[in-house]
Amino acid sequence: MPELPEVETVRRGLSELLPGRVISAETHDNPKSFPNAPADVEQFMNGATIKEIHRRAKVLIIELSSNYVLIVHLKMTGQLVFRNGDMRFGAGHPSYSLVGELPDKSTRVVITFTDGSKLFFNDQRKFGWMRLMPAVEVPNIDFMQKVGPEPLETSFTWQLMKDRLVRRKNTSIKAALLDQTVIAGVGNIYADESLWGAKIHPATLVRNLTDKDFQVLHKALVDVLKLSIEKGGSTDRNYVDAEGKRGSYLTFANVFRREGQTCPRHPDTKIVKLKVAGRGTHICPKCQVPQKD
DNA sequence: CACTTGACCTGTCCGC
DNA sequence: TGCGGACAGGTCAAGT
Repeated sequence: MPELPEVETVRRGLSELLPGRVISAETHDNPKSFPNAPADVEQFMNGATIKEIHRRAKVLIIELSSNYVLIVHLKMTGQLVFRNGDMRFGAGHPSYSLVGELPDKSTRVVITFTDGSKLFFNDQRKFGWMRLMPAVEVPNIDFMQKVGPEPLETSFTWQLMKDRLVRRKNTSIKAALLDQTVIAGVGNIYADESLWGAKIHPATLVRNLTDKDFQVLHKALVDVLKLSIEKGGSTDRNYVDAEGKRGSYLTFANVFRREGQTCPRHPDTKIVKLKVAGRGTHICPKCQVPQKD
């Protein structure tokens, strides 16, 4: 579920909460969620102080004073939630999607700090993971070697975006946007929203896009990512920030999960849901007309 | 090599 | 209510 804006929101939240805290213990319910050996946890994690929290694409990197890092990928349903003291949540409060008490049945990993506060890694579908590794090895892992540029860096110009996308010139623009080796951090929500913003049909082959299309798409993508971060990310089902709160971006979404509702640009036209690149895809049939190849 | 599809998991929603 | 099937925002491996 979480894409760049959601992961960035979590990163910012954790950056306010974790640095300076000292890890005292780690437990997990499933080796897939946390594959490291207990001996490594004991040696490089327990007793370590949390330093800075970084993000690359949809991956969080939690720096430890031991020169190891915790790398976290939330995949579809992961959450990283910090609690200090009271492990309960305000039941019924509209800004919280978590209710009850942590840990709950989706809790995969619990990291306890010496002051009694805890970081919970919850992941209903068990696709996500958290793992410990030496900081110096991070740049060498396959993912870091292959991942594309960060779309919110100032160096991410429309020309750079075009250069990256045309690496996949014979596929649909939607599939190319979702490819993390092309551009970092874009997922289904922001692919659909940016294509609507740029008035490009998601099945359009990359090779048929014009420079004008790339320019408009670049602006639409950057704008939608920035807006979502400003709104604390989206929230549909599982995503919550570091304090367990929902984001509000989907309130501002133009097409995503809005099938049957009217297009903001065409009050007489309804948003349609189709399948492109194997994914649920939302378009306005009037704004986004299929291109002939 | 470029590209597409199915698998990984659990939970929810929808139609019967 | 209950049951089967489709589907869910991400990524790999395996297939064409």
